Amino acid sequence: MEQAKITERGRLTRQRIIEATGEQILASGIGGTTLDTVRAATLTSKSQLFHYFPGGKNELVSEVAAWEGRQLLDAQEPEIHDLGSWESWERWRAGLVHYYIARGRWACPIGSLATQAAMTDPELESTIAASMRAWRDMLADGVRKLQQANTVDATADPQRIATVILAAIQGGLILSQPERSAWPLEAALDNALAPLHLVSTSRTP
Amino acid sequence: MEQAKITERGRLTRQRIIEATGEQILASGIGGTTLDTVRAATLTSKSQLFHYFPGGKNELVSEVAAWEGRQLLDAQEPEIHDLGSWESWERWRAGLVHYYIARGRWACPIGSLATQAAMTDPELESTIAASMRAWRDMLADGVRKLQQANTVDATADPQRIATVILAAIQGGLILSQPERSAWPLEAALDNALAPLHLVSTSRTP
DNA sequence: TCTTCATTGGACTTCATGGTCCATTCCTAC
DNA sequence: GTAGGAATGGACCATGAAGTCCAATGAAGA
Repeated sequence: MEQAKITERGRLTRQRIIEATGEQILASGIGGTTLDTVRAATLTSKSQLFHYFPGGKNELVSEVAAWEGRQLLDAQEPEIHDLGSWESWERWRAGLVHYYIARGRWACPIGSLATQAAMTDPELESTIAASMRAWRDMLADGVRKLQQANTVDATADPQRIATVILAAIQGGLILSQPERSAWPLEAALDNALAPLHLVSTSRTP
Repeated sequence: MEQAKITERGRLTRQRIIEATGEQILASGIGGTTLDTVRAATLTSKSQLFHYFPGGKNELVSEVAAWEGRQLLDAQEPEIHDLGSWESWERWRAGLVHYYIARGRWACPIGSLATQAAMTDPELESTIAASMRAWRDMLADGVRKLQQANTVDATADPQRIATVILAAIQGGLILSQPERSAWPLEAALDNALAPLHLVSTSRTP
């Protein structure tokens, strides 16, 4: 892709637009986010939006999705790259829950986009699917480490377990929304992680 | 509420509109469903839409949500009212998965609406939350039956287990979408149901 | 048959929103 | 300091979708 000339100042403006759009999408959905509200929130003008995102709203939303995907994985560092022990998994779990709580809204930037965009925009759908796959693969790697450490049944399918964990996160968030509380998320997540510490003697009460 | 005069013919038209709208929402989301496409699909006119749903699109979508909620529970009959044995849970599970497969799309009419409408329409949100709660309560009742039959740990919280199961369904459906397969749903669901048959000697391979 | 009201048809209005265009300002390199 | 291109401002346009209105039709009872 031929990169158009862009200065540092422009890069900052562009990033500001992406982040503000991400906020609004998380709060009001794609449909509830208009270029005008983004413009207002970022103190920019219509021409800037199309200057930095020639493809219009679609391109903007795609960039948001990609950025949110990176953000989400970054928020799980460094544990996401470890997961070689049950303690690491526990730290990872705590950090992830904290991340969602800190956002204030019970919605996953990726999962919520996934349901909204699945039918609308096929390109966006594949972007999101890629993020999901990357995430799942990292979790599966962690499961494999536990298997090699012999603390988890070696015959279990790591991809399957990783998928179950992701499903628990996404579903848990959906149910956390009306409750205005993290407990459904935590309950679902803990249940999904159960197969990973069968050897543990005690469960936290 | 004062019911306006309505004939059988009108009732049928009204129902036709609700069902067609439900289809379109499931396929394209609320935003992707317009009164014009509904009108075309149902061979009706604009005035009919507002005749039967004076509140406009909002009212129509609300009615769809309520109807889909009833449909979803009906589809789980009669098992949803039993769940007094593990075999009944297995039948329930099979029926539910079959229901989603039969719909062709990997989306829960309730869950998908929940994420779309959570921020948009507070009234709709509460309608959906009510459906979710009803569903969860029925599952919790089933868990209690197993506890009374002494096949499940009596100290476990039925509401919590029910919530975990619902989360698995919702999250599993999200992950089933890109896979175009039911296996993530089934994996998540099986894992969520695991606590209900710990006494079983063998797991299905 | 005639009256009445539910039902239906469809043109028209209004408005939000994505997108275009051009002028102006701001940097930076020369 | 000045020329050129990036960055910005904001008016303007096109379109699609929600919602309104009134006239026409159909059916069922008096």
